[in-house]
Amino acid sequence: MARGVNKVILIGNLGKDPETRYFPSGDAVTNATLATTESWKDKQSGEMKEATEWHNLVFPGKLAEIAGKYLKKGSKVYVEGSLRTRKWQDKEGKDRYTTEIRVQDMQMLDGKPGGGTGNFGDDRSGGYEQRGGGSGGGGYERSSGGGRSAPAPASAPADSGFEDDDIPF
Amino acid sequence: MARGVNKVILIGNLGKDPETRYFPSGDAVTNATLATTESWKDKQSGEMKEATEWHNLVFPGKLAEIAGKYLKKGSKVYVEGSLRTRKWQDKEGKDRYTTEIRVQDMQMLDGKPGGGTGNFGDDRSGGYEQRGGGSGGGGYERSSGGGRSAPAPASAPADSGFEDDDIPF
Amino acid sequence: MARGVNKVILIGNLGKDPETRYFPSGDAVTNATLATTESWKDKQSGEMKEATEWHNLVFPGKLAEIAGKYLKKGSKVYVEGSLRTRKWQDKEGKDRYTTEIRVQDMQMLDGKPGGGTGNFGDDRSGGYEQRGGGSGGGGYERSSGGGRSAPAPASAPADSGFEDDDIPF
Amino acid sequence: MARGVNKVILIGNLGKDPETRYFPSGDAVTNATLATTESWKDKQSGEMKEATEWHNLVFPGKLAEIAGKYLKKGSKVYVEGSLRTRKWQDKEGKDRYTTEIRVQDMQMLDGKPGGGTGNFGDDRSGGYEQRGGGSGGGGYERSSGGGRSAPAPASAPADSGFEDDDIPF
DNA sequence: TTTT
DNA sequence: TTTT
Repeated sequence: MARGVNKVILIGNLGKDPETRYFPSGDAVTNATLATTESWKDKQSGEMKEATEWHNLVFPGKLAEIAGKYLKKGSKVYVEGSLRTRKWQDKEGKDRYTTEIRVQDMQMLDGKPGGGTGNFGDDRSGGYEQRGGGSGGGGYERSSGGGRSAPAPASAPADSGFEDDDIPF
Repeated sequence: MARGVNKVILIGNLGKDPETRYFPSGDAVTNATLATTESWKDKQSGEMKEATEWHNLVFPGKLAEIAGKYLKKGSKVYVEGSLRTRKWQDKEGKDRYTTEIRVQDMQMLDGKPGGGTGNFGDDRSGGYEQRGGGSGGGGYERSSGGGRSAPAPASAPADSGFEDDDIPF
Repeated sequence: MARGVNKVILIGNLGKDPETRYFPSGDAVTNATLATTESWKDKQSGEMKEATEWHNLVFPGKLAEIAGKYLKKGSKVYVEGSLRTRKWQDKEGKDRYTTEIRVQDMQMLDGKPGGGTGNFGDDRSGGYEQRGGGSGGGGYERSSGGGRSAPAPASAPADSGFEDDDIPF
Repeated sequence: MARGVNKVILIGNLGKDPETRYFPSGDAVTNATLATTESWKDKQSGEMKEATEWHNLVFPGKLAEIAGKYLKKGSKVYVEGSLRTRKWQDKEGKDRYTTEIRVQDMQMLDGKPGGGTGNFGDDRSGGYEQRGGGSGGGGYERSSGGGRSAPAPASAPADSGFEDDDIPF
C-alpha cells in the first residue's frame, strides 16, 4: 500500500554505460544516469537557451540485469519509477542526500542495435483474466529463448511474475 | 511485454455506485464511471464554459473487490490504468466500440468516511530488497483479512499476488 | 480550470500517415492512429499472446501542423494528452461515441529521418523566470520559420504562444 | 522545445506551511515539502514496514501565489512537474545538490476548508476550438470574481497568460 | 556524461 | 515535517 502517489516518467539518453553491482544475496542493482534536455528562447535576449538535467536511475532486481545487458552510453530510453532520496555520509561524515529514480518500468527506444523496443517492467497494461504474471514475462522468453545473446530483448515485469522462475532476469 | 506505453491517469468523482460482477471462475470485475470536469473562458463571449468528461473504469481482479466495497457515488479517486477499446455488437448486430480504462492502481482521495486514502494497486514505488510483495499486497491482506467490514482499507496489487506471501520482491 | 485530472501518456507507432484538415478559420487539426502492443504468456496454454490497441489521436492547433508535417506511417512517437469522448451520429442517425486522445505534447522518437527528437507541445519542464511563454515557442518558430522543408523540427507549445492570439484555443 | 520527457506526478500531504518569497522583479516562488508514504510487509519478519519520502516542491510564478495562499500544513495535493537538481554551496563552500520538483500543475484534494479542488496549472486537457487561452485562467476568474478573499480557488495556468495581468494570482 |  |  501507499498513501500518496510517487511517480516519475522520463525519456532521455544515458550519459554512460550502466553499472551493475551484485549483492551477496545475488540480487543485482544497476545504476545509470539519464539526460533530459530542454531549450527555450530567452525572453530578454531572444536567443536560444538550453539546459540539461541529469537523473540518477536505479534499476532494481530483474530490471538491473536487463538494463546492464541492453543499455549503454547514449541509449534512448523511457523509464517510469518513483523518487527516493537516499541519505549518505561524505568523507567528513556529514550527511548528504541524493535523489534517485527507482525504475519500475523501462522501454528501450533505440531503433536497432540488437536493440528492440521492449517494455521491461511491471507493465500490466494488459489482461487480467488469463495472464501468467504481468504482461511482461512472456515477451522476453520469446525473444531470448534459445540462450543466444538475445539480439532483440523484449520485456519483463519489474518484480511480478509468481511462476516466472524460468525468466532469465 | 509491451511495445509501447499505454498509460492513463485520472482524478475525478464517480458518477454512481460501482457495479461488481463475478465470473464463474470467481474472478470479479467492477465497473464505474468517473467524471473529470474542465472549465474555460470562452474566447468570444468571455463567459465561463464547462465540460465534463465521463470515463468508463474497469477494475479487474482484486481491485474489483476493493472498488466495489469502498467506492460509491461521488467518491473522489485517483486511478492509473491503460486504455482498451472493446468491440461489441448492438441489438442490430452492428459493431460498436467502447473505450475503457483498465485500472491498475487506485487511490481513494476522500477524507474520512470509514475511508482512508490507501493506494490500491500494483504500486511498487517502493523498495525491492526486503519487501513482501509489492507495496500493495500486505496492506490489502491486512485490511481485508478477517472478513470484517474493514473500515480502513489499505491497498492491493492490481492483479498480482494471490499467493504472494512468499514473493521476494 | 479543471476539476480533476485527465491525462494520457502513450508511446507507439502510427498506423498510417496523419491526415490534416483545415477549418475555415485557418486552424488545423490532424488525426492519426497510434498502436500500442502488449504481449503476455497465456496462463493456461503457456503460449505467447499479443494484443494491439489502437488510439485515435487528435492534434490541435500548432501541433496539427507539426504532426502533419513530420509524422508518417510507422513513426514512433510519445504523446501526452487527455481523453475526450466525442458524440456523433451514424447514417441511421443513431448516437455513436468515439474516444480520442487530445494531444497536448508530443515527442518524436525516431532516430533520424530529417527527424530530430523534439518535444512538440506545451512542455514547460523548464524555467519560469525568463521564458517567453512555455519552453516551446522558440523551437517551433525556428523550425517552421521560413517555410522551408524544415529538416530538423524542434518544438512548439500546444497552445501557448504569446503572440498566438490568432489561435482559437 | 525539449529533447526528452521529464515528468513527475505526486499526491501527498504538505509537511508544513508553504513559504513564499518575492523576487525584486515581483515574481513569486513558493516552496513546500510534500510527503508520500508507502508501506509493505517485510519479507523476513512479515511485519508491516513504512517509509515516507519527502519531496521539495517549487511553485513558480502564478502557482507560487496560489500555493502560498491556499495550501497549508497537511494539505493533500496533486502536483505535476519536472525534476531539477539545483547546485549550491554549503558553508564550507563545497558543492551540494538538491533535487526539486518544479510544479507545473497542481490540484487541491482536500475536501472543504475554504478549499475547493481546482486544478491550478497549465492544464490544457480541454478544448481547442473556442477557448480563451489555456483551460486555466477562466475558472479562477469565476470563482474569485467579486474580489473577496476567494474562499474557493479554481485554477490558473502555470506560466501562461502574460496578458493575464488581471488575474489575481 | 547523453542526445539533437 | 504530512497523512492514515
